Amino acid sequence: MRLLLVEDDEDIVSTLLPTLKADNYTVDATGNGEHGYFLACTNSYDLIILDYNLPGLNGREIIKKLRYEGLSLPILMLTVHSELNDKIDLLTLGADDYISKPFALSELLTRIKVILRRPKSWQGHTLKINDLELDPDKFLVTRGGRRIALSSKEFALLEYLLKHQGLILSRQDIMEHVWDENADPFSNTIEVHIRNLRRKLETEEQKLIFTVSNRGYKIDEKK
Amino acid sequence: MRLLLVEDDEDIVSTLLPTLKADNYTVDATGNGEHGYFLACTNSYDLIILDYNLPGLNGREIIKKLRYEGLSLPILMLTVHSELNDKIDLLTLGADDYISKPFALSELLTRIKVILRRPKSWQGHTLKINDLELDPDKFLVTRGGRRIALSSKEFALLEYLLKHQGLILSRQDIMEHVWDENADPFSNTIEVHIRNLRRKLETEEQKLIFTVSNRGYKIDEKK
DNA sequence: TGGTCTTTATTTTTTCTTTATAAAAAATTT
DNA sequence: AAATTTTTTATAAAGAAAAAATAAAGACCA
Repeated sequence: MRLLLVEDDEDIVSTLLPTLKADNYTVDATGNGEHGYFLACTNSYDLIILDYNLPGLNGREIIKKLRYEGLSLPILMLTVHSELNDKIDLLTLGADDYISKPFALSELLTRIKVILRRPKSWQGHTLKINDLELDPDKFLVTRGGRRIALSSKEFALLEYLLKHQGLILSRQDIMEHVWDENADPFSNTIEVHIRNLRRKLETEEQKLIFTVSNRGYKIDEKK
Repeated sequence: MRLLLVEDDEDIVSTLLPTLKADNYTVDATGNGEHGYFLACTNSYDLIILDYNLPGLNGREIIKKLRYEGLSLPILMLTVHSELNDKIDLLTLGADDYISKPFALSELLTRIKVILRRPKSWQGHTLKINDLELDPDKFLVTRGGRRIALSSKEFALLEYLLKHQGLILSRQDIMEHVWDENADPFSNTIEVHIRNLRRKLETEEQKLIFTVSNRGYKIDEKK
C-alpha cells in the first residue's frame, strides 16, 4: 500500500516515516502543501495523510482541489486541538477521518488500517488463496501451514497481488502501488521480485502467479 | 480501439504512450498540431487526446476545424490550470471532456474508458454472442464458460469484431482500428490472426467468424 | 557484513509478421 | 455451361521482434 505524507513538522515526520515503512507501507513524504498536491495529482496513492497547517497550500485547500479534480482516494487529516471546531467542516469537505495532535503512533496506525481495510476478499485481515495465507498484521505468510520467509518488498508485492486476486495487474499498477516515486519505470525489478516470489512459493504442480503476456501478472485460484 | 495523441510535451508523451499501449489501445502520436489535424482527417480514430497548447495549430483550432469537417469522433482535451476558464468554451466547441494537468494517469485512463463506452449499449462491459463472452476490462474471453487464452492482438481483433457484430468489416476497417499507422496494408497478418482466432474459438459445429468474400469478415449470431 | 534491493547482461519464451503454397471463390473465355 | 484463368482467402511454417525469465554482479543500508 502506497501512502503520501504531507507534513511540515520535522519531529512528526521523523517518527512517522520509519514507523510507516516498518509497517510495510510504501511512503512518499513532503513538507510543502503545493508539492503535496502535485504528488497527489501525479501518483496513485492508496491514502494521503495530510497536515492541516502547511506552507504553500494548506490541508483544507488541498482537499478541496483534489476533490474538485475528481480524485476519490482516502484522506486522513492531522489537526491540532484548536482547529478542532473545523472537524465537521473537514469531513464534509472530503476527508475520510481526522486525528488531532498530539496523538499516539499506535492510534494513527490503527486509523490507517481501518481506512485501508477493504471489505473485499479479506476476512479477518487474512488474505487467502488455495493453501496460501498472508497476514498483513503479523507479516506472516504460510503455504500449506508451512511458514515462508519473505523480504518486505516481496511481502508487499504478494499482498498487492492477493488483494486484487483474479485481476490482471500491469507492471505500472504494481509500480504505482508497491514502489515509491523514485522507482525507475523501466527497471526490471518487478520481474526479479516475481521470480523470487515464485521460487519461494511455487512448486512444480502448484503454480500461483500467472503471467499474462503484454498485460501483467495475476493471482487466481483456477489456472 | 485506436487513439490519436496530439501532445508536444515530451514528458507527458513518454509516460502516456507506454501506458496507453499497455492498456491495449492502438496509438498514433504526434507533437505538432498541423500533423495531428492531418492524421485525424486521414485516419479513423476512436478517440483523440488533444493538448491545448501546441505548435503549428492549437487544440481549440483543431477541434473547430475537425467539427467543421463534420467529424464526430470523441475528443478529450488536456489543459493546464490557468486555461481552465476556457473549459465551457472548449466543451461547447466540441470537446467531449477535458482534464487539467497535472493529472493522475489512472484518472486519464478512466476518462478514456468512460468516453469510449458512451454511445454503445453493451451491458456490464461484457460483449456477448451466443456462448462467447469477452470482458475488455479483465482481458477475459470465455466460450461456454470455458476460459480461452488470447494474445493481445487476437484479443483486440476479436473485441473489434464483437463490437460491430452483424456488420461486415473490411480488411481496411480492421487495419485502421486494430493496427497502428505503421502496419503494412498489403500484409496478410489479418488472415493469420483470424485463422488463429478461429483455431482457438471455433469447433466443427460452432462457427463464429464468417468470411464474406471480397468484402471482409463478420461475427454474427445466426450463420 | 549479511541480507535486501536494483541493475546489467543473457537466455528463453511468446507473439507478431512474412513468405510460400494450397485451396476456394469469382471472373473470363470458349 | 464447362473449362480455364485470375483473384481472393486459408494454411503452415519459418523468421523477426518483442516481452519475460533468469543469473549474476553491484549498490545500498541497517
